[in-house]
Amino acid sequence: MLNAAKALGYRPNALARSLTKRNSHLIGVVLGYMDNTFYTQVLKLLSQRLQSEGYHLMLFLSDPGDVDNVLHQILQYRVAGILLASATLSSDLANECEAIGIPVVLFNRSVRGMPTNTVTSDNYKGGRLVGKFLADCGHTRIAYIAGAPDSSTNKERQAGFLEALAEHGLKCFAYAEGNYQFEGATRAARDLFSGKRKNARPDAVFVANDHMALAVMDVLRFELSLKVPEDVSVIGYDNVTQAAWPTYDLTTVEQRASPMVQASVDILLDQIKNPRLQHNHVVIPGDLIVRGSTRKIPS
Amino acid sequence: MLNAAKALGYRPNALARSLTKRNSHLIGVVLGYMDNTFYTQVLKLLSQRLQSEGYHLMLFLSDPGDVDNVLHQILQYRVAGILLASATLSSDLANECEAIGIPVVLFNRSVRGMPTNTVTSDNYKGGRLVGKFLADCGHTRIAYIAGAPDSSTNKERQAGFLEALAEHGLKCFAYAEGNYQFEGATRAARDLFSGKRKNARPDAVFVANDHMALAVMDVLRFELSLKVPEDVSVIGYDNVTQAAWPTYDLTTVEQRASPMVQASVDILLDQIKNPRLQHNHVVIPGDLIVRGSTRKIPS
DNA sequence: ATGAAAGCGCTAACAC
DNA sequence: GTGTTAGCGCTTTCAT
Repeated sequence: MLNAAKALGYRPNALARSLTKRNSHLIGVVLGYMDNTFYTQVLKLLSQRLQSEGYHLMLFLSDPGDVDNVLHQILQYRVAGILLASATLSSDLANECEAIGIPVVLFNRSVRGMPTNTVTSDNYKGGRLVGKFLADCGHTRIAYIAGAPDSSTNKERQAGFLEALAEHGLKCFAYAEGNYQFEGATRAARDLFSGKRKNARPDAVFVANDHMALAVMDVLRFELSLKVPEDVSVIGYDNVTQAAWPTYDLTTVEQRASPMVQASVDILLDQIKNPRLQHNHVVIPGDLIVRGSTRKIPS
Repeated sequence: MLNAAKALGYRPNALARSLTKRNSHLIGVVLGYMDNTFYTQVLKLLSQRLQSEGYHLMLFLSDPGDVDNVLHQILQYRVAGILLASATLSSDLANECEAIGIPVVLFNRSVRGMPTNTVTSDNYKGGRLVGKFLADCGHTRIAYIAGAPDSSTNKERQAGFLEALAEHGLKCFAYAEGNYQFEGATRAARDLFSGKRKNARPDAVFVANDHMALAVMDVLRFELSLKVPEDVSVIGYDNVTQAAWPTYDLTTVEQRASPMVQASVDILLDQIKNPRLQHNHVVIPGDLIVRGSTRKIPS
């Protein structure tokens, strides 16, 4: 019977089924950017997990300003849930999703008062770890290269970092913005380090993510002939694959994609099955991974 | 009127529309692997282009053996077209798509006798460029680290490479397989270079893609303390972003994602509008990009 | 022009 | 259990 159907070339129509069952088994995923390899890792895990749960992934790469527009398109497909990574939506739209009963999770971004779930790493704590570590290493001129200044990840990492410095009687020695872009970080590194004599330049720099930290190391070493970590310690955030490569050997704070994705999908599937009013806010801790890009200054 | 509808929270149902119009405006994209950043670039371009054409992207990451399974799921959503990147399907399924009238393009892979469109770079020519260049540089012990041995990209690059070598009276000095994996390439590099005295080891190596070439350079420099290019020239394929980073400064053959994606989407949209029997086979040329990882031997 | 009816391919509800 | 019917939300056709 089933074989007969198959022989006749029968293929159930998922669209029609979605229409009657009122569940498309589609998950809308919008990515703010993909240059950072952390997100390609996320995408891979997400795809695998959704696949194994019988859900399918509609992917949208979207500029920050364009998210709401993209969301409207997603909603027309009657997606069962939405995941926004490195992106946020207007509270209007969040409320709309809430009203329709479509669960949404903000991945790696959290916004106060937004009626959504959030899954993030412990950015504040991570920032603290970095500040404490650099101070403990004996650094005194510690700089910060920020990501996108308004992003929650940047704000929290920065806040934790500054606070830890303050507890050691230190202030941030220099500041620049890289906007989470490779080129932005390149410029920021030049600003902070070029043409400065030894005591006028930072002896350590915390870069808000690994993607930028790699760019910073390249500028330091190849443009400015500064040694890492002898002349300047550098430390990143995310623990992307490349951070472990010997060329970089970058000290960093891990952001564990796997449990983060796990939690996100769990929330989504759970709320698809039993609609809730409650929202979850999952925070996944991550350790400091000490590698060779930082040094301890003998006291 | 439209405003009234909007005020009432009306939202057209794309699923229902797809059902009647018999066009879901969905494109199924299956990626064989994403470790290679070339494919994240492809994905980005693909997403942008499809978005601007009013199409939407269903993404599947699939192991080579699982493609057919995944394809069946895709077909149930009545996708308007399918793009397989770094993956192939069984000819049974290709015929089935053909019969249903769903256009499919094989991206960066070509299989003889498959009733599909293909879009690739000129891998054979690229291989030739590499072989000729290395020979012209005066290298005599030239090795090859292969990608997945059965993939069309690998076979063509290798064929062109060997042929160019032959024309210069050279044979391939050593061979290993990296399977397009980072770890595979790491092992391959160890096999070919470790514990060998100068004249027993290659003085140049062509690695079948950049992703692996980066791994090879790391092993050479950090594990084996060999200098690139002084001790060995290395050359990759793809011209991914990282190849241009000063740490690597890798000589490579460019594979131009943008025109390749362009052509793929053009084909898909064209064949969605006017179903054809004819299949296209687009080959995008790419130049050799000479950087600092290769040297000319004084004669 | 505006409106009613039929149908896309499926599932759920109700019959028999 | 097997069969029939209604309806998911839309578009297209045909009537008014």
